[in-house]
Amino acid sequence: MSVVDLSKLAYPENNLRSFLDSVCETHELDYAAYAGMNPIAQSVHGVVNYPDAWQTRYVEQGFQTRDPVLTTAARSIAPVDWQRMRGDEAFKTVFREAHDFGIAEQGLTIPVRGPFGDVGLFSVTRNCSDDEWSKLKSKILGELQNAAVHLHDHVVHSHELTRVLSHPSLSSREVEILQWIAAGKTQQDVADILNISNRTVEVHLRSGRSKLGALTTSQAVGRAIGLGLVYPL
Amino acid sequence: MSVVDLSKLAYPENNLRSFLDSVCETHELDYAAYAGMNPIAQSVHGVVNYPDAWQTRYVEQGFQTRDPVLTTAARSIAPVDWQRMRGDEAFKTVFREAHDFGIAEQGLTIPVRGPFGDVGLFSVTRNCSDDEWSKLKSKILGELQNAAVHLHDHVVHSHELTRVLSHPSLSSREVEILQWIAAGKTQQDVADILNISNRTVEVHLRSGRSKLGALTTSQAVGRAIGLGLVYPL
DNA sequence: TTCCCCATACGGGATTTCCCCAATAGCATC
DNA sequence: GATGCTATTGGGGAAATCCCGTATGGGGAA
Repeated sequence: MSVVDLSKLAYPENNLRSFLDSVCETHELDYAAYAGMNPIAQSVHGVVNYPDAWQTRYVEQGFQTRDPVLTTAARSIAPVDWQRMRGDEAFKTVFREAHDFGIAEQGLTIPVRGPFGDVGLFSVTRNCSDDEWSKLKSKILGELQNAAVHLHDHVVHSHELTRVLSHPSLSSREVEILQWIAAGKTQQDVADILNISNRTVEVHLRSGRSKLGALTTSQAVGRAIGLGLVYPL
Repeated sequence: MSVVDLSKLAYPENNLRSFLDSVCETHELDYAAYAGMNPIAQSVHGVVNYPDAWQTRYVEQGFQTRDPVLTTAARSIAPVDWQRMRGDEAFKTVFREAHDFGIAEQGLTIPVRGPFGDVGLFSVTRNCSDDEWSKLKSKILGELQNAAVHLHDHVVHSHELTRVLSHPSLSSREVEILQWIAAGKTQQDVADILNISNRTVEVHLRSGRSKLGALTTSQAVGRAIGLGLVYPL
């Protein structure tokens, strides 16, 4: 899982770091972070406005792969308030260190998902009492949701050109046949259904595997599902 | 794709229809609608507070399968303002009819996605000028985002018990081996990796297929991904 | 003790998939 | 016309998967 620091990329009109800064300023937050995950590309894209020293420490410790905040939020529909995780040992481990860098335990992470399995995790943090946090949160949660959605949308669409260039373009026949395979049909079944030869089915599957970068048809099914090209049935 | 009307199910503590009504009342909207899609179950769950006559007409015309608002929002990360779609012929077709039932063209649809491919589409509509709509929207969008997320979360978790009861329980070995298969390894590869015989790999795959109700291993991979048991790699 | 699930393994053989090669035809674009 | 993509089809054969049955042993619950 490679980590790509988005703040290092050139975005002439927009600067994600300053977006995070403005969210913090508007809502009186300490820090904000965005992590975008693309399960197919196995990459994590991130931009944060945390202290540099904490960023370095975080990556050194490999927290991005075992931060319970990220793993929990990645499985959640609704925002995850960090308070929920105070009993978690891994959370304690991360925040024992984070404290030394001035990062508070008071925060929340908002997951946003796109149609191709991509996930954006937008986190904000503020050093304050539980009472203050509760009040602040209910006041700004809607705006944070909004910010999270648009940030993730922006990141995904900023990569759209790259995605189009790297996004496999399966022909409609290839997709159709993969869908039948995902539904449990054999190649001969699919040939019968579509009134073509099973040799033709084989050709389309091979082409589809190649475009998806899959070694086996099972892997191709998985990747196509991850890309939203076909559905599990 | 079966259509399940959630307002007809018994929810003693919560009533989704009154949730929609309260959102409309709070934000001075005319109507609200929620449509949840579960690709595994191939079902659409919906609850609306539109006039009954329009609901009947909508289903009669089969609009749920070709409403451009739904199809566009299902592909979007960010909320979709219906203004964007006024040039679309299918949109015009739907709203030519909707007008007769008092449904305005001024509205938006918010997509929310869960970790298992589920999608919730939350729509609201208000009969007003473009100016008024623009003002109202920017004022309430955050709260609507919030409402959308929690509504979808609620629906998904209301079905959680059912899901647990029907959720296949794969052994850790079965999951592990399916993950390797999803990663493109052959059975022999997996046997080498795990230092077991390929006959054992075969046994676990067969068991896994049986539990997942899959006819082929490719289908099992797909279903396991859909259930969040393994990931596309 | 019995039962169930899990993990491990095998026999024998049928079926299916996949590899690598070949080909034609239609359509769109430059 | 040349090129690229799509859809269609086939030969020959190796590799892999799958079917249906068998077995042992460990651990946990009733």
